[in-house]
Amino acid sequence: MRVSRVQAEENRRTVINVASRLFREHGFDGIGLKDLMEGAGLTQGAFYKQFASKEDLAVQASGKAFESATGRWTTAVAATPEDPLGAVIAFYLSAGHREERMDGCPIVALGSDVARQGVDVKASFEDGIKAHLDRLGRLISQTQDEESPDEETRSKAMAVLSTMVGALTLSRVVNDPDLAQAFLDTAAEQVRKIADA
Amino acid sequence: MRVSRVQAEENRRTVINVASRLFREHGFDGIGLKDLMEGAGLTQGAFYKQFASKEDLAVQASGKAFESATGRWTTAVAATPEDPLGAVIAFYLSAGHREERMDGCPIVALGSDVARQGVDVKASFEDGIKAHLDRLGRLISQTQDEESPDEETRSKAMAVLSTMVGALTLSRVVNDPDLAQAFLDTAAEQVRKIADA
DNA sequence: TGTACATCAGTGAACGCGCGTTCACTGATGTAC
DNA sequence: TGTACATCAGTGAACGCGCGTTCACTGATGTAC
Repeated sequence: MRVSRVQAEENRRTVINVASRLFREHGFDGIGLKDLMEGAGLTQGAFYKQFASKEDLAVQASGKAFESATGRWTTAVAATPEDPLGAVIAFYLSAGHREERMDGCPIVALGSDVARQGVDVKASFEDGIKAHLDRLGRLISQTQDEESPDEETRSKAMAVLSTMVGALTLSRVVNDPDLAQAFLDTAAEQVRKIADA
Repeated sequence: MRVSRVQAEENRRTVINVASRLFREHGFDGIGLKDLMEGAGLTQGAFYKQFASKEDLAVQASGKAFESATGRWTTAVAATPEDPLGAVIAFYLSAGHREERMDGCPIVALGSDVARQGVDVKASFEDGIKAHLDRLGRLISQTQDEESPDEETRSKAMAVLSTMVGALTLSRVVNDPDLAQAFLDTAAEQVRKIADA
């Protein structure tokens, strides 16, 4: 039956939210539209009233995943204003983040998949990554202003993001918990060195 | 019809080789047993005479992918013996490696997938990663001997691997070629700094 | 060395299943007057 | 404000398809004598 426009829009947002979590948990190919829709309290048939295709949802869900990630960075930074970069390091390179694929960094959760996706999904990731680089740059240079940082700061931000993404990936693909932790600890140290250089 | 034991063993190796390439190209879930077996010149039905399951093949193919990677490192190092680490940087953090997912680093090609796999696939990856860390440690400390490196060298190797894996991943999930190249270039510079520290 | 037979790698079809997508239908919502 | 009707979000079943896995069969290989 028909549903109010407000309700329909809320349903749409719920589907995107659920998908942004289940895609990270199971991969784009690892979860079907039936389970995705049921996770949002709807039936499979309603899907194509809201989205053009599964890939369309992947695009929206990717954007939403980065948006959520930004929220978590903000929370972490707000909790430790005297050492904002340390706060980001502490939550990104933590055992907790290693375990929670569903709510964690979309680059690590879906990176290998996205490399095989089309231009639209990559555009979603590119936007999210650029936003993260800007934010990291501001943390590294310790400024609040919105103007674009200098080239050195931008390079540091790219090196920091690469190190964190690689270390979290490596910590997730090994069984040995000590090795996994060592990747996180080494990366934390490395990131501090980059920021202080 | 039956085939000689030598032929059967060669067929088995061919399937593993083909799988190690096609899994990296399409992901574990992105390629079916039919295409995998046809890629090896066999039919689907023969699969279960050689492997217990698709996951079993994933384990073998992962091991083989790391073996191939080790071969490529050896080739690169042999070609530039005066700067072995530079040789590894030049081929790992190159636009060519960014484009060739099928023959490239299995950590970047399959990392997100492996995080969701079982203990056996992760064990294959862990073995390959440990071997790469040993090799990187030897390149960083400029020694030939096989004895285990000191803790500082091991930390440097982990930082270098994290940076390279993260940078290649990031360079593959964005559309903008300049941004992709910047991740690779920044990582190359960063890796040299780590090794020289 | 030669023969009889057991073994088993490979074939090709079938199994049940879940996938992404389509569609006729429902009935509350939104609109026109 | 009240009524008649068009709209369309959601339902549930169906579509064709490819998946991983199983199986009866084939016939060259390997073994026993």
